Amino acid sequence: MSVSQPVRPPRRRAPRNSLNPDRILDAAVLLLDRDGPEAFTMRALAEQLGVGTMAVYSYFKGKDEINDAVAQRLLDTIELPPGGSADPGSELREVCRGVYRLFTEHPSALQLLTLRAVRGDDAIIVIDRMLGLLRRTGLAPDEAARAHIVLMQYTVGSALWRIRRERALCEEGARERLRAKLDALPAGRYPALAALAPELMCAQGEGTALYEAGLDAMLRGLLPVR
Amino acid sequence: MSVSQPVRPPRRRAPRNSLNPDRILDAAVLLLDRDGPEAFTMRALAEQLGVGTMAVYSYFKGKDEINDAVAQRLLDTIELPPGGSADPGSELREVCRGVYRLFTEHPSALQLLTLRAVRGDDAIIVIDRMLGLLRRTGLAPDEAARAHIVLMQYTVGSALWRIRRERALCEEGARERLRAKLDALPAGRYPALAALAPELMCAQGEGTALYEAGLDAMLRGLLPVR
DNA sequence: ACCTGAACACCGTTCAAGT
DNA sequence: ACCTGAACACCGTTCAAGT
Repeated sequence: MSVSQPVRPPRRRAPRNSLNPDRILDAAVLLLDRDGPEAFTMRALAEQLGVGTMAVYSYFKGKDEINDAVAQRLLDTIELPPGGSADPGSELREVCRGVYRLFTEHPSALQLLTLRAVRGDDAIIVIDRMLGLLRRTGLAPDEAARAHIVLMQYTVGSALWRIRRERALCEEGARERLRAKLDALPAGRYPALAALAPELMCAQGEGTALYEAGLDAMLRGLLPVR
Repeated sequence: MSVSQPVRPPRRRAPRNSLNPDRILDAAVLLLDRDGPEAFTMRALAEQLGVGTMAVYSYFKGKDEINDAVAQRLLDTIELPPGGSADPGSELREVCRGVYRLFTEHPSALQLLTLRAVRGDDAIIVIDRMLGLLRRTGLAPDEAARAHIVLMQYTVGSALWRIRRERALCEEGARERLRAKLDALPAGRYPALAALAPELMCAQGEGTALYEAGLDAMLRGLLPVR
């Protein structure tokens, strides 16, 4: 009787010593952005790298440490506008747009940020830049601090809302189900919603333009009138 | 040799037919709020109910359906202010505060909302109420729709930011580590951040007051001047 | 109809072993 | 030092069985 070979995963083995933290993080970002965070497993990561599951543990203590490192790396790629503009308000606007762009282009960054704990050294360059600009618009120290946090909260919430909606609409027949629900709305009980349903659907689809509308409103309300 | 009894989990069995969807959802909310979403497992839920793991499946198709039902139930508990006030702007403010309060009092609601897909019939009463008030302030239909979404985005982002921070600060020595990081900040490289560190820490701790500061700013920028 | 325990296919991680 | 496979303690869920 011939001894059958054990079933081997059809995986090209990477040569020894070809692994390193950077290659691991590249693969992690790829998987996260392509398949979403729930599909990001240590086994999938190793598979992507062409390596045994436990090889990654030689470079990172565990999954938490990888999540941390991915978040750090992504936050560092936020594109900032050139400094020294005459108008701190519009420069501030550009910084916020840069943060928003990262989160919508890398949905994984957002999900990671909602999962892992806050660290003191996240995106310090961005924070410093925003605080400086807020001070230059004439805000007092405590007002500038509050304005910064509130702007980041809106930016994160806006990106999260958008990602969630786009993920949901990808599902089979989601668009039709949503429309059917809106059409079946009892206009007597929810008059305003029934009347504004088309406008709501339209506004939801505006994406970045909608974010900017809210951002401009918030800046108008936050910054001193000049 | 005496036959040893199999190891039984020390769980009081609930009497037959005592289970129902409401009791299941009560237990789910309890676990979610007390131990956080990562500790909310089907096995823990059954244990809490004093029942075998699979009993819950007689009432819900699976965990997703339970998540959905919990989110629905929590969104329905949002407290709305009495209607018919003369000032739609301040009534709108109250509605937003109500939404914020739900999310900070039930962190689980927020986490569920970021996980599960958007459904058309989430908190319709709240949406209808907000849209009506926005129209009464004098906004055009498309402006009201945009304002509503943007206000919800800020509210969700603000609550998420706060929950995240409070969860992180619960961890052992987190406060000290954060302070150490802020003290070690190179003031030459990050002058604005180094100067405003105390104000930032203070503002982060303000909680609801900080949310309201941002909400008022956003409403100022959003609503027509009267 | 309501509820059970065993089993299956996953997951992150520990451990002893191989090069 | 770098990497491996087996094993452990989890997870959600399927299934056949019991009442």
